[in-house]
Amino acid sequence: MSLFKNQNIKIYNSISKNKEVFKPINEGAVGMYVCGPTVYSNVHLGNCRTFLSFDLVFRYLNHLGYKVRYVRNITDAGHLENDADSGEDRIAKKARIEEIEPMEVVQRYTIDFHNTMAKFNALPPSIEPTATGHIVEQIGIIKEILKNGFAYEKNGSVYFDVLKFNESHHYGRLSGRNLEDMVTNTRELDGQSDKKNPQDFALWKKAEPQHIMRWPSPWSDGFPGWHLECTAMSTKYLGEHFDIHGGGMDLKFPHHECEIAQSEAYNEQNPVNYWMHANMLTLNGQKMAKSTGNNILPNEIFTGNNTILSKPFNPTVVKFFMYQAHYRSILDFSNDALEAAEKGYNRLMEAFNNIGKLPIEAKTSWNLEDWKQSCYDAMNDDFNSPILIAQLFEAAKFINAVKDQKATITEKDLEGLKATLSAFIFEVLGLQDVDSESSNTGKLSDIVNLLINLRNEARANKDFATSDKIRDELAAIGIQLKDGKEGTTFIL
RNA sequence: GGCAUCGUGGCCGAGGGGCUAGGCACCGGUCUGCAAAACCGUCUACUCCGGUUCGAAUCCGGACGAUGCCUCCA
Repeated sequence: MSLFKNQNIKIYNSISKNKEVFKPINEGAVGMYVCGPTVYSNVHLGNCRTFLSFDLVFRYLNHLGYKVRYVRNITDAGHLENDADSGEDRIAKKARIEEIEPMEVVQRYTIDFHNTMAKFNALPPSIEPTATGHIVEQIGIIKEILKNGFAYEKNGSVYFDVLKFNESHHYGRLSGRNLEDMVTNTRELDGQSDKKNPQDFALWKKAEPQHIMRWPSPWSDGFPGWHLECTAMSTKYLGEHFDIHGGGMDLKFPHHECEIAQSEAYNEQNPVNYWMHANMLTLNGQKMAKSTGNNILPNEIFTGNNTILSKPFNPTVVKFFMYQAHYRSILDFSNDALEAAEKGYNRLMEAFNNIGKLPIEAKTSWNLEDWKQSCYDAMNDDFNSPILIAQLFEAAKFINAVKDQKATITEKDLEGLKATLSAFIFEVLGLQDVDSESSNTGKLSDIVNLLINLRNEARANKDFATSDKIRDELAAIGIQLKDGKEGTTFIL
């Protein structure tokens, strides 16, 4: 029997602002769409947080036995830099700067994005469609919206008529905005726009002569509006009405609001049951954003090549750090917080690796079933990874107690404990055991072990001058010796 | 200016009317030739001012502050 039959998930639905019991449209199956990156530069850490948040959702749903179709797009069509008609396509701009073809930019940064997510051990989505691969579908939707009277054409561009739409529908439902307020608060643009109202948004834009990325359409040679691609691709792969739509908090308005409007204007369907928004990662208290330069690249963290951190950090440690905060909370990135996370992570992994060394007894002095359910409870409560991690530390404490013979466990429970821990640490959180992979291999390891043996001989002879010299000089190179009951180990 | 979200101990972060997570640091202890590492223990906090309540960090109102969105952004 699938686990999901016993575990009831609650999801915070951005549109109702409440936690709601999750009930998929089709029992046992989940359709999830997440807005992916615009591939015009290296993916930054803030982007990664959002995708890691939804990776957790994907992994947990999978763990529970749901059949999940997870669609995450790549925005490669390029969109205007500002709202004025003369704005330049960002991908084209980047291409001009780097003197390469626009699709070369797209290719380069798509690869970077995939590499980075792989380092974080994020699962690839089930389908990863591109905007440029769905121009036909987007044109099809525009035609329908025009036919339904919620869009108008002007000078080869097509705009969504927000005021008209709002007469019969509710524009602003998701973001809690009121169209009348928006109209009164909007400052006038320079009057260059073809739009009837500043709130209207483009479904299709006629391309200026210098614009490289362009496709033919009934209205002009041009390119689709940004909001449209998600409507087209989510509809194509998940249907007109699907379960979960996710994205960064910054996409709530206008992007997701416009998606809802487009879907309703297209087919009178509320497209999404559960809207999920992952909160921002801040750096120095400010949102990380490519456009402002306030960002740090994942690779700069992994290599240590940056001005913010004192040392390199492994991707899995960065991920663990992120999961110690709830996805709906703003999280501030700092050296101190990362170092604290790294130590905690090491403690957890060490406890996990000690499971095999535990003594077996006739009784278990701990309620394993309650603990296990508390892990599920944490995740069921809107994917509360910080509480899950707290529960994992409870298990670590218990493991250490058994090791010190202050608690006991049976063979059967030991297996159960290991299976549950393994499921949550590796399967659900998607963490990796980096320590056991890296340090104990190769010639370096042999050399260090040789020195360890020499030191231990010196210690046995009470030649502490020599033994301390070996220890201290290794430490100066960056190799730390750890004396334990079962001998001496080292970490780099 | 409008719309949101948030303000928790030295730091990071959960929780969300009485049962008061977790991690890191500090301090104390076990271990050690001494250390380090590891493990154990300790540390009781919710911006301010009113209100509701037997009881508020938690609910309501206000003030102050922070952040996000209102233009492309995860």
